[in-house]
Amino acid sequence: MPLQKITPEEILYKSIKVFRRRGYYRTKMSDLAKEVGLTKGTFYHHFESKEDVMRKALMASIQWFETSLFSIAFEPQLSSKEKLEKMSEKAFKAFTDNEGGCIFANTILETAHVEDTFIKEILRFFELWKQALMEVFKEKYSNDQLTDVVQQIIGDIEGSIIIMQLHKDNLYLKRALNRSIEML
Amino acid sequence: MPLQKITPEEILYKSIKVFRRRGYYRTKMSDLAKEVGLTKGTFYHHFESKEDVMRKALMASIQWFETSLFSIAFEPQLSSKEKLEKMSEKAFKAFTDNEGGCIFANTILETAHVEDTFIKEILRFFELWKQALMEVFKEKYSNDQLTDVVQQIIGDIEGSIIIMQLHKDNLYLKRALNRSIEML
DNA sequence: GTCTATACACAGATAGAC
DNA sequence: GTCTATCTGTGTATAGAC
Repeated sequence: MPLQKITPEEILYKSIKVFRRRGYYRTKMSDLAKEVGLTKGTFYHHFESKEDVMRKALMASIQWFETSLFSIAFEPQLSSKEKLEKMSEKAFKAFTDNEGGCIFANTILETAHVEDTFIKEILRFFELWKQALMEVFKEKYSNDQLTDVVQQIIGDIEGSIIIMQLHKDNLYLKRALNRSIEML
Repeated sequence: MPLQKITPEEILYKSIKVFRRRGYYRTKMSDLAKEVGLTKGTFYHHFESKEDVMRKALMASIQWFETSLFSIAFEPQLSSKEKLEKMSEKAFKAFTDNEGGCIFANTILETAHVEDTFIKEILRFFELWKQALMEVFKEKYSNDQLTDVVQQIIGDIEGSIIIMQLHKDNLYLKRALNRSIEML
C-alpha cells in the first residue's frame, strides 16, 4: 500500500490558507510544507520557488471565485436580487472562512509599492469581481454611474474586512454586504 | 563645526515613510538607516530593535493624527460641515502623501493573525478616529445609529485606499471622503 | 515522491575603534 | 554619535540517499 499521494489542488488550497493568514513575505516554505504535511525538501519537489507557490495559489483562488461566486451574476434564471443575495452569502463565507480576509487585498497592501510580482493576478481578481457586479447592477444604474457604484461597493466590502479583522467581529462584513443589496 | 545631529522626530518621520511603503516585515533595518542617512550600526544606537522603531513610529503617527486631524472635530468655532471638510482635506493629504496609504490598515492586515505586537497602537488609532467622527456626526444621528455610521465611514475610506493603491488613482479616496461629507 | 543534510545568502543585532 | 567589521540565526533553495 503506497503512501497517500497529495494532489496539487490540495497543496494549493492549504497554501492559500497559510498565505491569507500570514501574508506572503512572512510565510516560510516550512510553514507551507508543515500545513500540507510534507517536509520542506519534498515541497520543493512540487514547486520551483515560493513565488511559484504564491502565483499558483492566487490563480487557484481566482479560479474558485470565478466559477463559484462571480458566475452567479450570469445565471439567467435568477433575478438581480437573487443573484446578489447568493453572491453575498458565498462572499461572506469565503472572506470569513479560516480567517485571513481577502488574500488579494492583503497582498496588494503588502507588495504594492515594493514589487509588482503579483499585480497581474490581483488586478484580474478585482476586474472579474467588477464585471460580475456590473452585470447585476446594470439594470439599476446608467452606464456612467455603473463603474463608480461597483467600485464603491467593492471598496466598502474590502474596508469592512479590515475593520472585521481589527475587531474580530464578522458583523462588519455582513453589514457591508447588506448595504450592497440595499443599493439594488 | 560638528556634524548635523539628526533628531529622533526626524528619524521616526522617515521611518514611517519606509514602513508605510514596504510594510513592517519586509522593511530592513538597513532600509531605515539608508533613508535617514545613517549606517545600520548607528541606527541601533537610537533604537533597541526593529520592533522598537515600529512601535515608536506608530505612536508618533498617532500623535500627529491626534493633534493635526482628529482635534479638528473638537474645535468649537467650526460647524460640523466645516469640521468634516477640513478633516477630509487633511486625511486626503495624509493618506496620499508619499504613497503607502494607511500604515495602520497595512499593519493590521500584515500582522493580525500572526502576532498582536502592535495591536494596542492600531486599535488606539481607530478608536481616536471613531471618537472624532462621532463628535462630528452626533447631532445628525441618534446614539444607536452613531457607532455603525462612523464605522461604515471608516471602512469606506480604508477600502477606497486599497482600491486607490490598486489602480494608482487618488480619485477613489477623494470620492469616499466626499461620500462621508454627504452623510452629514 | 519523500526524506535528511547542507549550501548559501542575508537580515537582526553587537563590538569596538574613532 | 558615527563608523566598519563581525557574530548569529534563519529562510530559500539544492543535493543526494532511500
